[in-house]
Amino acid sequence: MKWTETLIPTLREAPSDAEILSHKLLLRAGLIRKLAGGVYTFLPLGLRVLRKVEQIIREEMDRAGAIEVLMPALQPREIWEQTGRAETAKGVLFKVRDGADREWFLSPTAEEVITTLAAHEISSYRQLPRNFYQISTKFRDEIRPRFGLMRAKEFIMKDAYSFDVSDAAAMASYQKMYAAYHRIFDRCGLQNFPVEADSGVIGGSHSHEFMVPADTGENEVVFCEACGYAANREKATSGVPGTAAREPGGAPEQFATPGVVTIEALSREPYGVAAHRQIKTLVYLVEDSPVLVLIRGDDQLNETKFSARTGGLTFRPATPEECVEILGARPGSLGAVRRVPAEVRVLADERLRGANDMTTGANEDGFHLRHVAMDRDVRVSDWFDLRTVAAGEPCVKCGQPLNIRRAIEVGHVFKLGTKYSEKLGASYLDESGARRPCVMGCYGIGVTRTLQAIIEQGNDKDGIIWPLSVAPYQVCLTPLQVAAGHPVMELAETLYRELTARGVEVLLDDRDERPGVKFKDADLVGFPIRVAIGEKSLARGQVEIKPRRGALLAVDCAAAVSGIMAQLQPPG
RNA sequence: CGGAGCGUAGCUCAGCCUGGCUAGAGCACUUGCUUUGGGAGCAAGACGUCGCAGGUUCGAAUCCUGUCGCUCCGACCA
Repeated sequence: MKWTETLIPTLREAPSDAEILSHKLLLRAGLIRKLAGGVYTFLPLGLRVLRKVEQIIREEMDRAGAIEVLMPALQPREIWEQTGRAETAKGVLFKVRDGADREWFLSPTAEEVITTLAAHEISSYRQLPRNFYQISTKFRDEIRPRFGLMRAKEFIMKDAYSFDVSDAAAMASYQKMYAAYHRIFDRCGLQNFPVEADSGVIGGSHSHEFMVPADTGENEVVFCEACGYAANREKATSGVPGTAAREPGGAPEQFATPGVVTIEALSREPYGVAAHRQIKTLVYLVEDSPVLVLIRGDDQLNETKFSARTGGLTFRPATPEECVEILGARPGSLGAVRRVPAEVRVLADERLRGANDMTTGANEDGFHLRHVAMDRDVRVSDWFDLRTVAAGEPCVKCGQPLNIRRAIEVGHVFKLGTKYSEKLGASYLDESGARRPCVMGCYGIGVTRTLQAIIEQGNDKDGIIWPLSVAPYQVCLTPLQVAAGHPVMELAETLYRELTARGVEVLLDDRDERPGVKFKDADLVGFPIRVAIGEKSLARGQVEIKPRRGALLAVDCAAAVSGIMAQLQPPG
């Protein structure tokens, strides 16, 4: 391809609405353009990279035995009603109506569609296992799209769905996808690692996210360098010690704490109650029912864990007025020792188990209670792990200190069980003729997000640095004279023909621009190899091969093609 | 949806506070000349409903109200 015959609108400056580096580079290198918030056009170069990432995914999915299909983006409302997700997923669903006023959803994912297909087409254990995948445009009405392709309203996702005869067989399918994901991200040149993850609204028992470390990532990952434990912070646990028991201090005793409404204030003189000897009492409304959450004063509630445990579709912290209504006091003086209505559920964090001589609110503004023993004085409905792990806590597996870092989630694998197959009738007859629900798994890769993650991880001050495997073109030929018939241009055209004939993807920068402009643009776009052909080097009978990441190499014209081909070999 | 900020040329921005002549700069674009190994120079030119709609005023890019869009923080995130 010749530069002047395609569209590569590079920008010297980044548009002001781009915040993070990879988003700026996507725009500056002419890969994408924004149509509206969270909605982008892929320009020729961006599309080429996208196709390469897709192809890697396709090859690895095929290798793992998955079969490609293409499902509709337009999905009838009814199947979503059947699984109950018309309600639970309504926050992200784009809804459209046809001329007959029938409601349709634009596909944010396709469990309902594929399970409906399986219900029709799979009837025997002989047809299992099966794993169907597609690469297609997905729509999610993200509340706040951001960071370019990272979180968009319309994006490209690879989604796969496995159907198995049993839990054990489903686990094997899961492992296959897990391994395939590793290969996919490795081939994309990404540092990546799987972490234990929360299953969220989609449900299921077991899930891992594939993370790419990046400071701009939206996820926090807890990991242990010693043993390899890694989990999303929403899910992570640690080996923090429980709360030490003390000599019983007698019955709960109320004392005045005027104006004290924070853990921190109570820890100061004249009270001097250490944060870890306090019980923090939070009031939430889960689908309008009040729930108390007890957590140690020095811990933070993990709302994802809380939500997973309550199983409610919606929850929110109670307002101060609602706290008064429920417990008779305002936040800052709340506790679970007295005046707790019998119908209110009380969840306590495991770390409080057996704790005594604790201090907590008295449910009377301006008063606290001391000498509180969890076992004796608090009616706990359920004990759960509800706290948020902090850096430096001992690893739950090996005891070494945990670290926390930010990362981009590029893939997510779930073991789904029979949640969808039961609701949509995807079942099979086993050897004994008994009807059983298929055991499912689902597996997603954010293709467009992966593309941006590659940029986020591969760049320097001059621009993008593409791995060979996904570069829009492997080689950029940069003749410094472009007049037809000029020896420089003639050599460039010869190299272009010879490299193309060898299957190399070459972009010929035939723009009549000054050398500096061409070099800057080649660096910005990030071609793995740039070949400069100018009068000066040609006078010595040479061309210059410049790997994007590496030193310039002058080679004889006759050896140019073989020199370039050598650079294209994978290292090692 | 809560909080904050921003909408002026294709892009980056100035002008706004304190209303006033023909609305500006750099880059990009067109033409010509010069230049030609890391974002050239000179000259000429084209490009604007100052987001939109109301209002105040003799007069609004500037002040007020509403509205739409964009960005950031939060909530959300299969």
